[in-house]
Amino acid sequence: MSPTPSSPSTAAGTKRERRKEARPGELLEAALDLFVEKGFAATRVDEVAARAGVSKGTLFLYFPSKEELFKAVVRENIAGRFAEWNNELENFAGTTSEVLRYCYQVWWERIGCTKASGITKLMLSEAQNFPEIVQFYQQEVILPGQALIRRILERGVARGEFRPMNPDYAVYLVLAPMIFLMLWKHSIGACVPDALGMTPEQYIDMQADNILHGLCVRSGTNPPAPSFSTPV
Amino acid sequence: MSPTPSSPSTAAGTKRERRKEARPGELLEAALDLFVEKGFAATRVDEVAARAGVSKGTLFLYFPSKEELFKAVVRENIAGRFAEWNNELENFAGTTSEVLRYCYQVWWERIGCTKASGITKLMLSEAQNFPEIVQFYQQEVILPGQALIRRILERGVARGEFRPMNPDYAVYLVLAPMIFLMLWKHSIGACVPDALGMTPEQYIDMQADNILHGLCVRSGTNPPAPSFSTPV
Amino acid sequence: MSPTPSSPSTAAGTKRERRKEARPGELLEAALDLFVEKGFAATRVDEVAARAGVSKGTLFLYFPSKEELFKAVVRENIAGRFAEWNNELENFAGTTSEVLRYCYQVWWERIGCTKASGITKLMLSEAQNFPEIVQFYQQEVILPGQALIRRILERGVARGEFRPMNPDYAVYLVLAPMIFLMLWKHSIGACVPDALGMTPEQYIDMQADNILHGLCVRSGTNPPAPSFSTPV
Amino acid sequence: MSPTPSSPSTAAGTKRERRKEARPGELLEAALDLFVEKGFAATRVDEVAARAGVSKGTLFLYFPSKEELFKAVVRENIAGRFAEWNNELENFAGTTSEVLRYCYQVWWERIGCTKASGITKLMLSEAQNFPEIVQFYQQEVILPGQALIRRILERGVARGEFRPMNPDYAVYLVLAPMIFLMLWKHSIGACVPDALGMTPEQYIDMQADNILHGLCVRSGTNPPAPSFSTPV
DNA sequence: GATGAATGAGTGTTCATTCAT
DNA sequence: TATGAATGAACACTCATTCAT
Repeated sequence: MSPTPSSPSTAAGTKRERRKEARPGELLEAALDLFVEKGFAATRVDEVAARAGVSKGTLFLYFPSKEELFKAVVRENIAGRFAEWNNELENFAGTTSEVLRYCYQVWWERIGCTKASGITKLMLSEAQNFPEIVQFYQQEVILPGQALIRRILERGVARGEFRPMNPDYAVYLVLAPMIFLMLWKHSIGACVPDALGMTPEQYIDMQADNILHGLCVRSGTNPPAPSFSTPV
Repeated sequence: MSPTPSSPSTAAGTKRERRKEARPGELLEAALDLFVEKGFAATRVDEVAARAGVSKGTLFLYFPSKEELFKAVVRENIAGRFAEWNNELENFAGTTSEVLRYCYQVWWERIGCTKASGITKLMLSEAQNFPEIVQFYQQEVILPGQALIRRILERGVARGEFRPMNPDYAVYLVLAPMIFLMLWKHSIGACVPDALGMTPEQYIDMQADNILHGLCVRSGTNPPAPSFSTPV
Repeated sequence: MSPTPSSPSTAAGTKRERRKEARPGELLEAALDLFVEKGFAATRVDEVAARAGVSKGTLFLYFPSKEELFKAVVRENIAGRFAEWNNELENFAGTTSEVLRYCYQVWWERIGCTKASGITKLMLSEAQNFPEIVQFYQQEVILPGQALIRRILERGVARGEFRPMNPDYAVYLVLAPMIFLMLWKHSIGACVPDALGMTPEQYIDMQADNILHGLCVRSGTNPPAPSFSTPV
Repeated sequence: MSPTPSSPSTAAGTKRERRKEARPGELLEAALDLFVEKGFAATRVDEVAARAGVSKGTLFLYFPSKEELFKAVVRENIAGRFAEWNNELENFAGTTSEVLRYCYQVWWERIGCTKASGITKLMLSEAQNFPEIVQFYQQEVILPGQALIRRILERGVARGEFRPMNPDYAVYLVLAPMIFLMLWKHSIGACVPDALGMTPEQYIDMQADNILHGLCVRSGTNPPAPSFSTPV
């Protein structure tokens, strides 16, 4: 006569079970928030647990140490987008300048202006203390990211839009301004709000203009020399 | 009839006095090492004192707090050098392109490739947790640094070498690659030595080429389009 | 078929729970002992914790700072009792002289001759160094204490037993001898046991006699002039 | 041909010598100030030395420890006045009530309202930590002080002005209000300036009135019943 | 599985005391 | 005699981690 227990596989189980299964995810989300906000050292596990609505002891049930929690956050939040992205850019029709600009734009919308940018900052910041994580990050994030950019550059060269270049080098022309912006946003920018002096979009446009001006062969279809005049 | 004792006031004094005068410098050096190596929060004042060969109490004799110690390190290694640099660059004879390249070179020699670059990384990494330090850094390092670059850009525009531009914006074209390099070096680069794929000098040349290509008006005296070919 | 485990929610719970509920009390008692014995500044929180049988960390689990621990001690032992005392004295039937004598007696039994009297001594001793605590003490102990005495005096005046007076002033006629006795006990008296030359009860009687002799209107029902003869 | 050194016994020596001889005194004065102001524990020997215009090391040349410095301050500042005082009061012409009031007045002028009152507060406060000093204080200050008061009371009884009494007890009727006032002034009064609610003079008058009212036999020459009305 | 009370090593900072000069 | 640089043992307070329930 007891009510048929809803099968956990069909209706996601009771509240308790659902919560149980959701625990690690809730903890990772809370940890992401706090690690991004305060950095690794300054984040307290009590606070992570509290924000996830569990006790401190429960956190240690799922993650054997603060360090492992941190690694799990990195794993959870960084890789996985590249497949989709690669696809998108591979199929993009248009000049390679447009591809590059689109790439910047997409990056800003999906990473740069979101919490996820904090992970990059956090990785760079706490790298020294967790060398093993850096290895992982290098394999799963940095190399795929560089490959993605490199493919764009090679496309430009192949189509005669960009000058011949060593794409392994030129990748950093594209990368550096993005990394810089994320870092600025999560450090100086968080303390001195208008320290940058312009909007992120203006910053990105300016950097893209300059990079493309350096990369492109001169022709009617290519962008004119950037002017950097105040748009305001 | 004993030999005249060397007057303590004349010749560098006793051992104790000599050590005393050297103390702040030794502490600053030890502090720089450790701050760069471990970050601000993770550096223990005991360790700084130990590395300088003094007791913890002695450190507090010279610096009233860990924070002030850090500020002193920043002043010693970065902030205090702007006057000299400004002078140097102000008196530089040559095209503004040459000034900018010289600026990059000097920066790399005196900051970028030294331990001092770690301070920049550290500031960006731990900014959020120590807002007071950020204010200090903003005033004593960032603003002077931006002003220095801006003056170069304005020189270029005034002399008709650079296109008209908003120098407050364009400053970041110069800044971002430098910051990126320092960060890379002290994070990924510290764990995966050859992750960058080129020497810092190559990186700098490449970035300078590209920037100048975007900035300069076209003329016979200005640099040709960068090629980014592998110099091996 | 195992015996029903006693529900933890019903019967005083497990050892751990029982201990947990007792912790604050045990800490307060240990703190009272040590504060009285050594003063506020000289009391170490480690020692308080040790005497309560817990670790230093545990103390800070219950009291956020040494200062708050002290305040809790004051509340537990003095400030929290005024409500009851006020009630008791308000409902006292008898002449106001009797009320005052009863007040002295009650004070001596519940404060003066107990460890709690040490708190008063401690407050007066260390006041200057901890102004914030003085504010607290002024609000939670001194003002209520004065109000209590003042109400007695006003009762006496209203009932024609005491001469007209400014009760704000006269309060100190009652207060000063009590304060003096507590101080003496915890300073000179602690080092030279018989320095006072009489028992505390004799001291109190004598002071009460003298005060009432000054306060009362002359009548048959009021106390005769005090004689201060040695009762041996 | 060197100038005759002025004999130190005649003209107090050169500045250097005079200062040298004055050192301990200057240190004691500085120590008195600071001990009274902040208490024993909270007074820093650096500060004492600085206020005396010498280095910390010099202080330890004259006093082997902070504790010994404290003892020296007590020795220097407390005894010595009693001979003069005894004389003065012994030769006082007038009623014993007047003697007692004069005693209060003199005490307030020369001790109560001066820094010296801080020593009493300080002795009572830090007594527990220095039992040996309490012995000394008992012999050199407390007993003479009590004797002085007792002699006044005995004079009053002998002249038929005061009722018969046990003067060893009654001494505290006179003492307690004085001690209380000094303590209040240096503790609560220092933090909450108007906490007493009246001037010290009003307080003293009130206490004297009340004591004398209790002590005196009734007659035309004796004070009337105190009224304690607000004089303002 | 989940709790949260308990821990104790470790922080930055202070200060009486020492001692080479 | 006088200095003041140097010390190091404390101190209040924190927090990742454990474990009995």
